[in-house]
Amino acid sequence: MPRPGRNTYSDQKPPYSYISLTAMAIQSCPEKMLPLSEIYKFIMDRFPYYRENTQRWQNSLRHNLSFNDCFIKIPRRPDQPGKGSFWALHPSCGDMFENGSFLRRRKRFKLMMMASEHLAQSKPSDAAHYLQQQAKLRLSALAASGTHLPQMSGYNIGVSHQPSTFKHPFAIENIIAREYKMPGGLAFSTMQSMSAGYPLHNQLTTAWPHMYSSSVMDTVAPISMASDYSAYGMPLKSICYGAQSLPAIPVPIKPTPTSMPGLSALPTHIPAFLANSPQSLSPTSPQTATSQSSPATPSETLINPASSAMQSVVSVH
DNA sequence: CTGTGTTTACGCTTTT
DNA sequence: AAAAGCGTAAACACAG
Repeated sequence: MPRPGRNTYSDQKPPYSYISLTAMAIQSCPEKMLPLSEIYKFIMDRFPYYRENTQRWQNSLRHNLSFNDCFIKIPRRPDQPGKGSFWALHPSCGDMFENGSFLRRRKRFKLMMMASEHLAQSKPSDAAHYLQQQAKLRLSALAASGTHLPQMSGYNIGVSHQPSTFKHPFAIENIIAREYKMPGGLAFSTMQSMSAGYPLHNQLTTAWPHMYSSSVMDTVAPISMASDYSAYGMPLKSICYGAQSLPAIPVPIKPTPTSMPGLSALPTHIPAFLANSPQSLSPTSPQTATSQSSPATPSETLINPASSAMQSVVSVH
């Protein structure tokens, strides 16, 4: 680990694994998903170390995306052409780094095939139909409840205790936080039904703000920033570089075993005290972070129906 | 052709 | 010591 006190660590490798870096990038974006190129960009923008030897580390990063179940692939819409898919975090992968070390995970996030997955594999068309139906149900429910997202960043729906302050452990403000502490005793409530409490719902609702009015981003993005980011005065969306293109079919491509609600509760709340910044980040000099505007472009999309419902999460070690 | 994605393999480090 | 996690290289397929 680099020692504090230095003002630049540009030539040093950041103390984060590729998984951490990738998750950081994804989590930093309001849409909670990014194409590969944007993940590259995020990392290079913040960590000068990765502005060199790009072929090497980008290959490693792609390997991690494919290899690790904590990343799910989301296809583009047909009318949003471009190379590659969007990458998102599996909503239940939050406890991978619960020991606070982003260099090495305590355990690997792994999915386990369930009965419904067998069904999905044996009858892909049925699975697809199921997912579509779930998407419609959610859309209907959300449309009925209003045009604004109830809460933006924090899996607040169905979460009993830390409504507006919880941040996904992969949120950059948590990952980069150097004095990472676990307050404890603030665990998530058991995940509830898919339509109400499952984190992915909220996460991917966040991911597809076009479902709502274009003002949604302005309304909801800073929700959790109010307390944690006010000192920096930087809205969440300012750290999202791209994602103008959004997926056509909000269904993860990766084979998605079923996740049982409550099987993998998200970790406890982690205090965030660092601002997101596109500037080069030094793990040891977070104070250098300053505001830089790079507005996201809200665009159309659908809600992810149910990668969560089709997956089973198993932490192996 | 280039970028993206998947997979296998290997060596190293860290944890159990 | 064994297992697990990680980083890297490389081969290959595919799509834009």
